[in-house]
Amino acid sequence: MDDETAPQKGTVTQRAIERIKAMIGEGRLEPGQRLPTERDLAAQLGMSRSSMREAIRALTVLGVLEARHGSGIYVTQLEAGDLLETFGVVADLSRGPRLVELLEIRRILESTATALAAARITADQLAEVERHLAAMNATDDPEEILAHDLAFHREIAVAAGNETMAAILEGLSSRTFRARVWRGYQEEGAFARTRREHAAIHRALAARDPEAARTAAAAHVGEVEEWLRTQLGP
Amino acid sequence: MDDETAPQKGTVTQRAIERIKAMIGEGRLEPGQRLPTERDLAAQLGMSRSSMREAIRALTVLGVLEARHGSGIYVTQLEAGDLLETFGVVADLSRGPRLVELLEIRRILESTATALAAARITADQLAEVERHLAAMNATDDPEEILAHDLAFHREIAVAAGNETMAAILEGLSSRTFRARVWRGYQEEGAFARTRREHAAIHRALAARDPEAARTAAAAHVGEVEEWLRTQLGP
DNA sequence: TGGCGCATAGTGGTCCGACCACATCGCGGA
DNA sequence: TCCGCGATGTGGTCGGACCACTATGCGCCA
Repeated sequence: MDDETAPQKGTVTQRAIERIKAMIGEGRLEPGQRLPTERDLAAQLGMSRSSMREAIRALTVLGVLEARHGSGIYVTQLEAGDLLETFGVVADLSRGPRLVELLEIRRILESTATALAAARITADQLAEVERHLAAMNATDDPEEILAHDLAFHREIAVAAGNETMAAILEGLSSRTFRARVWRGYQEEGAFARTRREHAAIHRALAARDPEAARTAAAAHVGEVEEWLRTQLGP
Repeated sequence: MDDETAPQKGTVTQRAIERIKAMIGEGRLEPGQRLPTERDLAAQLGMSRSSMREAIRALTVLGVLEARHGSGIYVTQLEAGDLLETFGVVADLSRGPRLVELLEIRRILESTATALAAARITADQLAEVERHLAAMNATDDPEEILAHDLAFHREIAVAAGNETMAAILEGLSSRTFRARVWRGYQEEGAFARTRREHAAIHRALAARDPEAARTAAAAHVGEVEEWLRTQLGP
């Protein structure tokens, strides 16, 4: 009573992916809910366990499902972070001109997010931002700097109140992406400039000045963007 | 001579995914290139064909690989459109407050893209925009209107010169997403307003006025955003 | 001689059955 | 009462078989 309308479109696995996505879209599967076993699911949709496993794997990498060995398959919370994890793949596999495009997008979103954060950030969140700022200036270990740099911007994005935007920015700042771009940038002695820019962003946040925050954030990303552009240009 | 560093981390399939991604990242696999057969790949990485197939399926849905039945497996062109196709999944599975967040992101990106387009659009591209605008106003079929609406904005995004941004906006305007949101919006007699807003956007493009274009686009998306916000609010 | 069509080999797609690794729960003993 | 260990069920892996489709090239026909 469930598969009679077999449209035969595409591969069996592809159909299974669509079916499961549809079940979630229609609300028949709630976030966090456990699915039937692979064997049962395969039987219900009239296909082999192998094909069903491929479908499940596909939805797993998309951040829609989560498979726990020995326990079962569960729908994720379907939050922005879950679904946009794959965004990092784009950043990782991009190069050349597309890296500049990604930085351009980050500049647009980051400047807006920082402006919003200036208007909405709480005292606690601001304290957290300051903590990462201080930690960043207190060490010379590039790895640690990078980690706090990431956390610094993530805290701001969260304070902007748009989790989806924060997740996208997170993807645009994936470790491998930043490592690839930042390495060359920082080697040119840009540490001092980066610290100055971070300080300017923090100042604007503390002053609750959205326009200053927007400008500072745009300049911060724009610096790297311009540097990368010249690297690729001639 | 190729798998001795087996770190045993995670599942076999997961390792295969990382390996293939790494091969592409390191340039050992070029866009458009054909991969070895599933059987060979599995043998090279010392795993079963089943596990390798899951890895390939995963990379296929991510838009990194493309499998052609009877022919072979190929690396995609790795262009923004290929990799960001999965962005539509986010839009499809989101609901409630996250829909507003997505529209907010679209407003930010779309307004910037429209402003850039105003400065860069060519005569041919502008003519194409006008064609879709006219077609949109010449019919009452909601499906056709939606199609030309999509094409209208896509043409503008392309004219902005950032393919990655165009691909993201494409995902944020996926058919099912717009159908879900637009339906209710248009039922409230918003057709006239939408036409007015589209006309304003076109006017700003024709006048090569980036600021007017930014404002018009932001207002256009913002209208829907506000409507959706009130729908969810009380 | 030239082109067409079919046989064939090779590829991804699907299915099956078996076994392994891990998580969970319940029963029995201390 | 509580702890521990084994039974059970789950996802993870494997190997092989067969199907569906493509591409290639050979041989036949015009």
